[in-house]
Amino acid sequence: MKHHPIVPRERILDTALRLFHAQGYNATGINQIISEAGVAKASLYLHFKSKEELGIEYLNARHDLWFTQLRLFTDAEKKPRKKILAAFDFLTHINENENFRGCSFLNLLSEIQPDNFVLLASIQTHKQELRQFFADILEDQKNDISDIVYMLFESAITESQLFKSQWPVEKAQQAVSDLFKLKYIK
Amino acid sequence: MKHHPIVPRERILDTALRLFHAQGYNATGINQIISEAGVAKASLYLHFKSKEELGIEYLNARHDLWFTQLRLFTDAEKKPRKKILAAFDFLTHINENENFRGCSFLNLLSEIQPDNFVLLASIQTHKQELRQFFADILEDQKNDISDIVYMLFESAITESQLFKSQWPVEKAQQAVSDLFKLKYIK
DNA sequence: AATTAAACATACAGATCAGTCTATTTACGG
DNA sequence: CCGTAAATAGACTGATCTGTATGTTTAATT
Repeated sequence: MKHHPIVPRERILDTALRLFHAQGYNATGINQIISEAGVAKASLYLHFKSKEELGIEYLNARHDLWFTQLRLFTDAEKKPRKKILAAFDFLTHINENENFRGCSFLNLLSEIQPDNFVLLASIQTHKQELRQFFADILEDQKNDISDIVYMLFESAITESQLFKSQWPVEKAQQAVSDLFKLKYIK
Repeated sequence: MKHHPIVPRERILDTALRLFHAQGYNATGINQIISEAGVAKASLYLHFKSKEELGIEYLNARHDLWFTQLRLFTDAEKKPRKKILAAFDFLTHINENENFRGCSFLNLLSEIQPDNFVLLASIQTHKQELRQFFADILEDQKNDISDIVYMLFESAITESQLFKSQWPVEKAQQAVSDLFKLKYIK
């Protein structure tokens, strides 16, 4: 268990990333994290002052990872229409890779208490950025179809998680495609 | 604390309904439920064999309550178009009444483990019924716009919970309204 | 080689969790 | 009025939780 390739802090964060997403935040204990990360408990509290701080760092890391992967799909396209449709292909991809576990942020939203403004703000910021991502691609000024795209996109994630199936992604993607035809979006 | 108006079993279920929805399933302990229900612990385990069984009954009760309230809005309308739009008014209503706590079923979905097929099935059945509810109103045979409505409806609930705002309901309702105009749905 | 800090193992505290058990009291139907 | 079942209070088990404290070992730098 000695001579790990990466430093303890990253091992903790990587493990937390995996476990929080796979099992949920409350269902994942500190002891399981340090055990699977191969790290002492004191080391965890050396790098993170509490479980909640680890939760915040988890969201930050997940945010970066998620958007990086998303852009791998969308940057490959030039036309706005194709960029958006590629975003839905990305959903199909993570559903396969992560066994329909849905959105880390929305999952955590369901677990936090109404008075936890810190984590709520972090979740809201992530989703606001996604909203803006669609708005930027579609250069939304007059029409507000980017929020429709956003909402269908969000629904595709959640409903895939619920039904453990890709059909919501396909339906949403098709609906967006139809909408673009209608609005003459290239 | 004696001479309660309703029997212990209902007091437990009512309290669980309120607390599970407000705080989440895992965050709500048995002790809090019996305390607020004014019931002995042995009484709880007399009527429910475990917390999970209480969880199942919670979903059942919530299902009935939710659809009953929904139909209060939709049954008041005759035209399919107006029925659907009234369903979104219902969302605005529960957002106000329940402080943007979102959907009980999707919230629980985020908390359960992937191997919990019992609770997953219960959640899926509820949502399948909602899907069918829209399909029946729109008499979906050829076109499949009812699933688009369903997905926008779902998104409206979740995004309202996330942003603690009614804007997602309004946007989704407007989008559905536009879609109906386009497809000549009365 | 000595210093320093990071990482280690592990025990412990204090709280809370679901669930069981014992024993007593209440309420109701025959 | 008596017997039965429901409901009560509350102690208790054993597990788990987050977080702290103690002391040792490792590793890198000067």
